[in-house]
Amino acid sequence: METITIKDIAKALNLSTSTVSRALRGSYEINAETKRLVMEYAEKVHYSPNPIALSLKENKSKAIGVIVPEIANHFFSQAINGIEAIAYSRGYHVVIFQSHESYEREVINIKHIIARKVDGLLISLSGQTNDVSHLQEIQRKGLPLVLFDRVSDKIEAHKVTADNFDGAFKATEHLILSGRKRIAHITSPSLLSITQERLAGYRAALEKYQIQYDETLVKYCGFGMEEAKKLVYEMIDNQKPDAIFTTSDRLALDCFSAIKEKNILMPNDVAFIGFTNLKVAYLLDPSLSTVVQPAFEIGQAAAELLLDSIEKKQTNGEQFRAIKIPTELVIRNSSKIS
Amino acid sequence: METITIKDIAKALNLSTSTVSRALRGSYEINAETKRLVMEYAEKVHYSPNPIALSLKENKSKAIGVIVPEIANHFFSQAINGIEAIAYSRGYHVVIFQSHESYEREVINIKHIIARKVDGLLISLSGQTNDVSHLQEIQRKGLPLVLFDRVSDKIEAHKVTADNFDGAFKATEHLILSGRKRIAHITSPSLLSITQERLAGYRAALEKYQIQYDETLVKYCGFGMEEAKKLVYEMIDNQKPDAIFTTSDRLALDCFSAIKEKNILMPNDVAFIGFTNLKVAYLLDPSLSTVVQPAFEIGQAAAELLLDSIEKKQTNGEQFRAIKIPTELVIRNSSKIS
DNA sequence: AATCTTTACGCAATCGTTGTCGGGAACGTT
DNA sequence: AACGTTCCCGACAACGATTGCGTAAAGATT
Repeated sequence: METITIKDIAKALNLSTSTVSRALRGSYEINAETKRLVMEYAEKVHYSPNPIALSLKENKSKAIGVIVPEIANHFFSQAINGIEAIAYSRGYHVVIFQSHESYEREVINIKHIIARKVDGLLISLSGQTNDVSHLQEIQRKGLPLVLFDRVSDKIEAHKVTADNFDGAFKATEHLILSGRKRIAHITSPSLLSITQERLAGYRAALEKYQIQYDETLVKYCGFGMEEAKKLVYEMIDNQKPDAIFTTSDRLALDCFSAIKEKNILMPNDVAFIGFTNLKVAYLLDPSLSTVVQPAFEIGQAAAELLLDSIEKKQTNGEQFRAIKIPTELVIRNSSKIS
Repeated sequence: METITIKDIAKALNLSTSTVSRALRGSYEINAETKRLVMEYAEKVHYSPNPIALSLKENKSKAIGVIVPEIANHFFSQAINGIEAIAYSRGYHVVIFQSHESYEREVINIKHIIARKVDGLLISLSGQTNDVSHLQEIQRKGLPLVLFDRVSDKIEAHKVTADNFDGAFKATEHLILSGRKRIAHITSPSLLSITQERLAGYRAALEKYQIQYDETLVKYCGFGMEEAKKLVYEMIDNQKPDAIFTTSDRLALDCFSAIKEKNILMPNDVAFIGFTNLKVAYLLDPSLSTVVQPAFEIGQAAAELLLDSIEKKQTNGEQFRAIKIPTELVIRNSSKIS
């Protein structure tokens, strides 16, 4: 643990710590020769400043916190990648927390985040989160906050999302134009903003083509192991849809595999389209049509917004921004016109 | 930013900070009544200790650093998940860094890690890393270190890996027993430990069944975009393998898709088996045979080893452990007996 | 020669917390 | 009465770095 501090340099060079500090920062108050000496010595002994000491003094940590429901999820790991790219390029570190879709853990994470003195927070809400007072608490403390992907209407803050409405609209429209009439929508918990936005897009498309909205065709699905499968089975037996539009990587895969297990042919019996950004979608059998969300870009945009907000410090009169990143409809065999 | 400190409590209660500090930690030196007063007041004003101040004082941060090549990779995101599970349950935070398969970035990350005063480091080496002096530097500083998945022989440290030899052996044996003779092996850069171990397993299986090792059937593949595809094309045209065994999520998918593009039938023309833990393997067309690595468990084991090593502090006479987690062979259609 | 400026550096406080030392008060012991 | 204990608690220093303020020495000005 022989870390070199400014004090060691001072002692070695018979200077005071103030002088060393100023020399290292190139202060004009210090003699050029002294600066050279200090710099050289610091270089020689591999001095590197202690960020913790700085954090304590400045009350900031050059780190941002990120809370996501689950790391081991394509969308979030890619988003984190985007966040990380921006953060590191601007000299910040990223501390990652997972809520595991639990409201309680989200609240605990927030407490840790606050204690850790991060300079700002990026969060994508858990599937259970309804109350957002823990986030308001964050804001009350003056900590910059950006919500991404899963946002909430109940709080005023910067928000970055995919254009969920448009993505859902395009997917539904595509199914309708392929001649489908009974389009099921299997989606995430109703609390989530993404759920609501996508449902709205789905309904808007139905409306545009004057298809009656049938609420028995819409199912909300939690995060249980076999939940999706059960839903699909029931749905197919009872509502007899001719198309299924799902959301999220997890749901798309679970439903997709349930359909196959039931020996329903895609796209002939049922057209299928997901809302995912799985890289392997094109390799599935049949290849999976999907609305692609630019996860990496969402992460980048959110991180940029956060860092700007941290560095501007103009909390006064700051306008909250809502950035929507376009989604892309990729049509493959699972929804090809029959 | 109105964070409450121990000082505020002291002032409010007309005590000294030392007394408050001790009261909060329940020291026997403090009167029970005083303790109660302090505790209650602390509770009331939501006091929470400043970890940064503690870090400065104790020279430790209750955080561990993790360096992986890429977050947006199934294996690593699951491993991180395992790491995180252990770390948080033991009161540690996880700070994640990516090397993006670059040696230089790995070295820079290490510098940050050291500066950040993490209490320990978990690392999976980049595909370019040959020299490990940056890791030795870490050890020289007395910082606990655990390598996982991609390790190196050049350094003595705790290591946690999948049983790559056995996995490769089983996969190759399976192909041989299915009647394949010309088994190609497309693998990661030769520097990596996983590459060498898997190659050894592959060769051992060939040897067991007295199949001549043909080095033209073994190709090392970097991280370029089209690299894998080119390799597969050439391989099929020239070496005419009747089976292909690949490593890594990325390689498996790239090769798999290249084979499909070339209209080679799996498993009839070429049997295919990967070394991945893609959740979707069973949904591919054909469903993908694979050696599954327990990524989550590897992360857990590595984190446990690291935390033990941090907390025991018995750097003296500490034995370095090498943990191998078993792999599992999952046979699906891409390698079914023709 | 007396005064003012500039240059170049040191002292001490600060951030929040803990550990070392020390000491006053109350009590018991001879 | 003199001394030893025990119980509680406060002052102070320390962790590493920065910074406002003070100041000695040298040079410049009158």
